[in-house]
Amino acid sequence: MRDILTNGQFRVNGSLWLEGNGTRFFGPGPVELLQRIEETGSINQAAKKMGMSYKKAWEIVNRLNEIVGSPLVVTATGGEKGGGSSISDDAKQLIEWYLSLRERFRKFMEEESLKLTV
Amino acid sequence: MRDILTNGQFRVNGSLWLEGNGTRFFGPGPVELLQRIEETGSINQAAKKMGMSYKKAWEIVNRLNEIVGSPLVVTATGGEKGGGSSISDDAKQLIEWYLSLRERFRKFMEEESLKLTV
DNA sequence: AAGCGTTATGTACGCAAAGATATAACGTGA
DNA sequence: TCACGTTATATCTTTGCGTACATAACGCTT
Repeated sequence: MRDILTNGQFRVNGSLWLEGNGTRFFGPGPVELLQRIEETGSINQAAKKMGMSYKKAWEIVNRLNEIVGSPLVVTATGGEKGGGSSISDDAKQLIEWYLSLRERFRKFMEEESLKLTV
Repeated sequence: MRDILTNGQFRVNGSLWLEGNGTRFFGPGPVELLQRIEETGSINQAAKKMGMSYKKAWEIVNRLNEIVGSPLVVTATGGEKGGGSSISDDAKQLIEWYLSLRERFRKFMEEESLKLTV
């Protein structure tokens, strides 16, 4: 390293996610989707804000609810605004946990990147 | 968390890589490829051992050499065994560095996973 | 000269993931 | 009763990535 990567153009980056029975199901994408659902009250609008198809968004929501026992997103069809979705308290906890984890991860990567420049 | 993910079926996992001028170029795949090239003395055989096409392997090698200034893989055409490839000392250093980084990362994830079970 | 296994490179094919589109059901409000 | 926006779901199309295949050059061996 001392010779190869010490010019500041290199850095360590990475990704973290949560696995349930071996398969990845909760990472940056689902986190943002949950946040947008909370904001907009709608899977449809959340998907649009992320430039994602409704189908993809729905599949993510569906898998989240399947793998985690308790429903993270609760949906309703029909009604005042045609329906809508909101996220559960469990989902809010999960988001908080992931964000703090990501912050620790960010520091980890920052430290490792710093080692490169020494 | 305390309520949602405390049954031991969930764990934190992730991936780490090295970026040069914004683009990912060095992660688990390239590391293994370099190791296999060192073992076999051939990009071709290394690719086969990894179930990867030669073309893909060559593209990885090519990008590695491009992004890192010094050549990590030195190749030769023709000759006794038709040619072959070997990895430079810089490449060996890079592999060592990545493996130690990955070990620290593994511990990080292990600790974070442990927090889930508490 | 001919053969071998390799590097190096272009092109064509397949497949899986993602997107686009269509449709039904729902419940409130006008 | 109809319109609306949403969830829910099936089907068709597209697109991007990797593989497969083909070919040339190379240099040592026989």
